Amino acid sequence: MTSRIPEKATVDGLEDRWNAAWESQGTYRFNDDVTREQVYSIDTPPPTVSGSLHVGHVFSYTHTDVIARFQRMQGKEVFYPMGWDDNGLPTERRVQNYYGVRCDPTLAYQEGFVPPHDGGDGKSVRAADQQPISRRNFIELCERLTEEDEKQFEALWRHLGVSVDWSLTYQTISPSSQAVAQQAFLRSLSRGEAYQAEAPTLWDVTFRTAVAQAELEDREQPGAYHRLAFEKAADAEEATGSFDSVYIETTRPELLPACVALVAHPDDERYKPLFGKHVRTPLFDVEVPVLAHHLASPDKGSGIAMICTFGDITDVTWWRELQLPTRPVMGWDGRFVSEPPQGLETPAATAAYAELAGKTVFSAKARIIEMLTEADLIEGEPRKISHPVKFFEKGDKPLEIVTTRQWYIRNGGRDADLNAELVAAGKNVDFVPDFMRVRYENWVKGLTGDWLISRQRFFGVPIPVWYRVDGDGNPDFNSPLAPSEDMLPVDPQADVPAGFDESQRDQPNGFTGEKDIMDTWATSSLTPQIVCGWRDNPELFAKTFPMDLRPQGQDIIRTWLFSTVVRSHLEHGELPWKHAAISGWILDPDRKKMSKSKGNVVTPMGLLEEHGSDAVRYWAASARLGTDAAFDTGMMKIGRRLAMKVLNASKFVLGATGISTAADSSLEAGVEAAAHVTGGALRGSGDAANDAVPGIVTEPLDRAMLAGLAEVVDASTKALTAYDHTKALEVAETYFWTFCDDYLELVKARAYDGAAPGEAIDPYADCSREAASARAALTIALETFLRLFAPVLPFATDEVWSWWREGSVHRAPWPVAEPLSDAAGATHSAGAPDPKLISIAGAALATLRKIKSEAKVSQRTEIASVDLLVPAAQVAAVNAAKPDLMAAGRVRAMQVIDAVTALEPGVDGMQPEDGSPDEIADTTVMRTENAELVQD
RNA sequence: GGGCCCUUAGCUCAGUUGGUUAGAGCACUGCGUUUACACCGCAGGUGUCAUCGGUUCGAGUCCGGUAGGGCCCA
Repeated sequence: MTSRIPEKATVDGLEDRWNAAWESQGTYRFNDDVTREQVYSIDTPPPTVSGSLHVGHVFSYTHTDVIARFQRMQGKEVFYPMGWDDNGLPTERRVQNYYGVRCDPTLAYQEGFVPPHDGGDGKSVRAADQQPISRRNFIELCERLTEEDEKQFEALWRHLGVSVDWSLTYQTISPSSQAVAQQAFLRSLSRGEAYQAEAPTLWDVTFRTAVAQAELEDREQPGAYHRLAFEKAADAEEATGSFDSVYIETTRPELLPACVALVAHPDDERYKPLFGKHVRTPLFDVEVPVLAHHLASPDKGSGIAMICTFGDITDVTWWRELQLPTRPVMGWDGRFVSEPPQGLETPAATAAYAELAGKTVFSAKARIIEMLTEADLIEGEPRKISHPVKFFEKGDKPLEIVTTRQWYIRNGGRDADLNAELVAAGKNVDFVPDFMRVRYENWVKGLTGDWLISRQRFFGVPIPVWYRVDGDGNPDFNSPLAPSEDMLPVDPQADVPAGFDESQRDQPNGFTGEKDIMDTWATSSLTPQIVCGWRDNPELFAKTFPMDLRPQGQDIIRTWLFSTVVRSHLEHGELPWKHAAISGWILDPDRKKMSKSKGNVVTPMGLLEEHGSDAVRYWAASARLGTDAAFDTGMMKIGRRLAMKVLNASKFVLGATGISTAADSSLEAGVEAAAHVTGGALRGSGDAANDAVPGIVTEPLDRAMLAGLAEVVDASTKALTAYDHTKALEVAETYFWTFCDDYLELVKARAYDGAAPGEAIDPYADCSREAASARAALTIALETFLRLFAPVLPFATDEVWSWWREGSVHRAPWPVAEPLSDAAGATHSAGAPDPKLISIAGAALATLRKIKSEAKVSQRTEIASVDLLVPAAQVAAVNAAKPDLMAAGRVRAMQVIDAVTALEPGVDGMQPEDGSPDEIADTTVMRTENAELVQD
């Protein structure tokens, strides 16, 4: 018969074994046969599968998993799904590179299409070399690749030991998610929260799509001020009495043909006489007004700026507030449109514009500088500067602004009442840590417009509307045709609105489908509705929504967190969850944020395989929520050592108590032996010391250890309840090392009860009362420690649990203090147990060890006799542990002496050799005198 | 420019409502293979709490200024 408890313990290989066991036993399966009060539901971030995983994911998902495991052990039925965010630009980009294709919606579907590349070498395929394919072919490739990516991701999460219910997995692009996103959109449409508008829109010319405010970032870019001369019109000459040109300085001279006005600050004396008068644009000879506006900065450039259609968002503000005309020049592809804007009338102007038409911003700028220089309309050399420029966070060209029809959802950006409601909603979210709320409030209060949700892309949830086409072939955007909710999901490009048939598509008096899709966030803002079954499972929804926890990174408070609050507020009038746990960043050893672009990322799977999942989890769990953490393999080594210690200490406890002897033959025998050793506690139920027969733990040291453990359980529980997993781990870990280094050593000999080395102990054989006390205490403590460590070290703890306890530790109840206090004999006739006895005995043991350490001999060396000088207040405690101390220190004879009394001459039997008094002795610290080691 | 967080031992970090002589782990040094563990054990040294000022009987902790680092928003 093979032994069930390994001869030599190892943490290697536990991941595969236990993941298989948890899967087959359904350990983390959500049981919906419960009430809302019994459920703890988690709104897990769906990672972008086409992105790469990094240690930051491992870090933050571990935080969530620790909470999930704690709540599960607290008796909650944990609703913990995982999702994949697969729609959107990142997937499209990856598909383009991976397969060497790009989407051209004008092409027809090709049956059995084989892409030109498969996987490739990971390098980008140049846009020009990408094969154009139909929208449907493109989406099929997106789906094929995300399916592959999802497998990789799932393998990693499983290896890490994330306790999600894998039967609840969802994709943001799946038909059911699309239906939820479309239904929420349609309801917002009917309530007037979703609307479309023709408006200046931030536009990424690479991806040819609109982007939202939340997706912007400022990047510092080199630029140059060019000083251009505007000739005065007659009214301006008259007003100033001067024929001198007006000079403006601009970083975007190429937008000169789009100029509609000049603007200066109302208080700027230099330009006051010009306000309301006119100037003429150089080259294009368009008469434009000079206006005043407070946003014009007197110290920027020459203090007067040109307003264009549209150079930046300030131009949009000026255009709106000063009610200016438009002169659009920028095409959706980032090139100048072929026709000059209105107002350019002279032959010279149209000829000048023809030089720019079709050019990119970059070459148009170069050309117009040449033309201005030739015409002597530019003064001096360009003045180089560095300035912030708006980019799409995923883009690599500066954003342009074009006027397009787009869909919006109200988010408080243009409505003070809604804004106030959303700020108030944020106050009711329990942010962990609390200061993260400020990020939310800053963002909400700083919104400048509604949420732009339409994207001119392909792989995403279609905006589910059609438009009537009039007799002239023009779509009527004012009254969109919506599907009924039971038709969802729909694809307006493939499906037909009620009352029409396919032959009427894009025909006069027919209909046309909306081509745009929704932004990714418009779907992922609905993850609570998706996972909780809002659309199709009202019973589940009632049991899981509002959810308990939203874990996420601080970088997406403005996007994911806020947009989820918006959707839930609009649809349900309540918060989507109670708590928001915000994880910090991972910093590399140079204190820089780890990111792919900096090339300092570490492959997570490699990390898990090298150190072990429990070890990596330990590192992650050692960092508090909201606090940045250093990437620290040293911490992983400590975690690995802790996991090893759990295995080895368990082996000792089970061996010394004799439970191993029984457990080696069968689990049932082990469980029964544990029940016997603990005097009836620890039957099969996993109920700690619940049924402990009072009185079996009799020795002061054992009682003190359990009393201390009860305090640790309280502290750990309190910390985890407050989402402070770091504190919980720390108190358990610290006490566990004391348990191993001091308590185990002190009771070792007593627990063995004279058994010979290597002898299998019979748990049922008669033993001394002192041994029985130690064995019961050891067993109860071990079982408690395993449960305390289970959330952080799920693999090592379940491994040990399986040796001698039934079921999984992850379904065992979280320990509580009371049974431990009872087992410690809180009402014992000898008085309440004193947890301090453990640290006092530990200090005494260290004092004895020090004798041998300083003598440079083995700790096994016997001490023939020694005087132990102890602070008065600790004498009783040391005496209580004296037999254990003598055994652990291998002391044959020991006198315990009050350290103060010892100062009196003669008491310790020795006079100081130099005749000086003993006043240097510190009576608050233990020390030894007259130690005699046994030679050999 | 506005906001948030951080600065404690060589490193990574604790330090609760202000209260003894500011702690832990790692690293380092020395010793040791003991019926759990060499992926080990034992023993040992380690500080201008960034800085300046204020409140207080008392400040790592509270208040203000300064410097440095990180992040978010303009």
